[in-house]
Amino acid sequence: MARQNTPRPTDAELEILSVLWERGPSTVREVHESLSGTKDTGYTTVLKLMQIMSEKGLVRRDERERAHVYEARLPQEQTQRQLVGDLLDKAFQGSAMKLVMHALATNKASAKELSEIRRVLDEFERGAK
Amino acid sequence: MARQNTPRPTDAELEILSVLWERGPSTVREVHESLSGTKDTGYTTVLKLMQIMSEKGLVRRDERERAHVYEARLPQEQTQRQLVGDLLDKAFQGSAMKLVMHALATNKASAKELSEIRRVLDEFERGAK
DNA sequence: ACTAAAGTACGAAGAATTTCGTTGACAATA
DNA sequence: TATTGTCAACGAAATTCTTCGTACTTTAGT
Repeated sequence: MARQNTPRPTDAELEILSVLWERGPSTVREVHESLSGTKDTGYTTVLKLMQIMSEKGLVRRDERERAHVYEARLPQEQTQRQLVGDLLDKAFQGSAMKLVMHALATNKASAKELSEIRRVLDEFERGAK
Repeated sequence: MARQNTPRPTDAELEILSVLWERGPSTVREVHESLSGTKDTGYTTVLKLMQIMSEKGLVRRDERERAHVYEARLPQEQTQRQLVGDLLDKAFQGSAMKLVMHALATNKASAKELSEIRRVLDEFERGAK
């Protein structure tokens, strides 16, 4: 049986997923409240989005309680990998190097992170021989 | 006057931009032909998209010749930076490191590219001290 | 002048995304 | 039991993206 592959989440969906990854399984109310700190969307908008995400398979829904509990179906890492892969193909013609360069150039990487990256690079080069 | 910021190109638009970056200024026909190698879209579809992109400011149009010549308004690097920054905020909460990790993990970076990345990393750490 | 070819412009339609109002179900409580 | 509050469900509207058919314009060749 072919594995049902989830579509790429849209921007609005990604915001919701981020909350779910951070908080763990949550109700619509909880997600909405968490979101309302930075955004100004209505409760029903969030609800509708999460229902659609449930249809798409982006989230799983536990209906045992009255307030349904939603949970991201895929771990954050897997979604991130998917998004990076997508961007790589679409905008970088597969050149991971270029993408890495840009990511580094955003200046959002701390010195600590930089050395962490270096450490991983070492492993990679050793491994890839 | 506030700088007119171009919207993020959609997937279809990005495909066209890629052609323009590769070929340089091109007519609709040329873009369409280049695209038809991998995709099966009608001529007028490409035309319409490029007209819209012109309205959005994603491309510039030279109408002096009968066959209008389109050119990407922003260099590829700048668009790539925008897209990476976007993804960074939306899906990585600003953690460039995580993004870099994923990019490296796609295994699409050659050994040569890896050492190139390392070289840049050196510069960064020296610079950021 | 007539016609064919190659363009652009325009409109429209369908799909996906995002938003929100309204309704109805359910539960707690006065 | 009546009221109030919380929630999911549903429908619908606005917007954007994508696609394509048709009509008009211009150039070149007959």
